[in-house]
Amino acid sequence: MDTAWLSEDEEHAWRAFRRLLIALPARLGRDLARDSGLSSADYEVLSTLSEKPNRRWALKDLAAKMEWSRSRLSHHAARMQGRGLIDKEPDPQDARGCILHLADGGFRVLEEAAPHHVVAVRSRFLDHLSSDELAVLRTLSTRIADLPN
Amino acid sequence: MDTAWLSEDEEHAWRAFRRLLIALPARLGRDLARDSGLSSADYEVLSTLSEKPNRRWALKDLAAKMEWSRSRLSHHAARMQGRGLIDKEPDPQDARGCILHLADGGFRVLEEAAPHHVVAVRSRFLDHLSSDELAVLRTLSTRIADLPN
DNA sequence: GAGCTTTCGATGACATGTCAACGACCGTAC
DNA sequence: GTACGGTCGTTGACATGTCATCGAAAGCTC
Repeated sequence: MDTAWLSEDEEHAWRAFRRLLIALPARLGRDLARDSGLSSADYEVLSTLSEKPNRRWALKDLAAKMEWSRSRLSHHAARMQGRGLIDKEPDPQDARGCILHLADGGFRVLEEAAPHHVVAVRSRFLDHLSSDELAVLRTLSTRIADLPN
Repeated sequence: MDTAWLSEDEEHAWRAFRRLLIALPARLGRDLARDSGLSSADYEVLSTLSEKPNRRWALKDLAAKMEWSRSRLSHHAARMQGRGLIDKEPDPQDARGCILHLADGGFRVLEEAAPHHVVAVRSRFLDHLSSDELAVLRTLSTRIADLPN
């Protein structure tokens, strides 16, 4: 029913890819939780924050960068603040705004987590792709992700 | 930080693919909700149920097929039953068990939803891939999804 | 067939995500 | 400078997913 109007090839490819779409994030998330006590969402927030030299982002900019809603980031940031991973500061440029800052605790957790995560990305994904496959996957992913929403 | 120990190529490919991993399910889910009032999870349950000639699966088997926990399916099935999409029947083979049955209402909703969903999968994904890319994606997805959990 | 272990689905507590609404503040136009 | 529409982050209600636990029933061993 699902794939009634797809060719054999399309149907098989779509089914296989859909399995990957479910399985890979689930496995990486489990690894992350086991190794570092972080969720994938936590990790993404911490690592994106760490990209800026001063480890600070305005909430709205961080939300845009990660393609999260401001509401989601607001909720999540409140929880991460409670765990001492990040701080919130008022935005001197805009009194409505809010600056998120990677706290020292969060930085240490991220430093601890990153190498394990890289190992996981390798062992569950990169190590099993040829460089040709990697190149194809990159161009194809970029093309499709860049389509209008 | 995230990708400190990946090569340039690996890092770019991984970033691009991760974007796809987030964006594609989100877009298809939005399309599905808009066109049919179903979540992706709803659609997966309905379409998997419809695969059996009698439209029935034991809860545990359906959960295994979809790689969901029994708990998750139990919760979700209760909600879908409330909406008239599926029925629950006692399992004659196993008094602990539970048979999920695609109700007429659910079947109609699925029949309505499926063509729209196929169009969405094409326009947001398949139409933008060459047959070579599709073949590469299929073998690569299968290989990685088949890795041990 | 009695006792022990496992499996099944349900349940409640909790974590997480979405959505609509809100007050506060910004920027612009007048 | 004030009125107005848009943007900011927060909030609460709700939907969904996870986890540990439970009672019931099945399967296994003897």
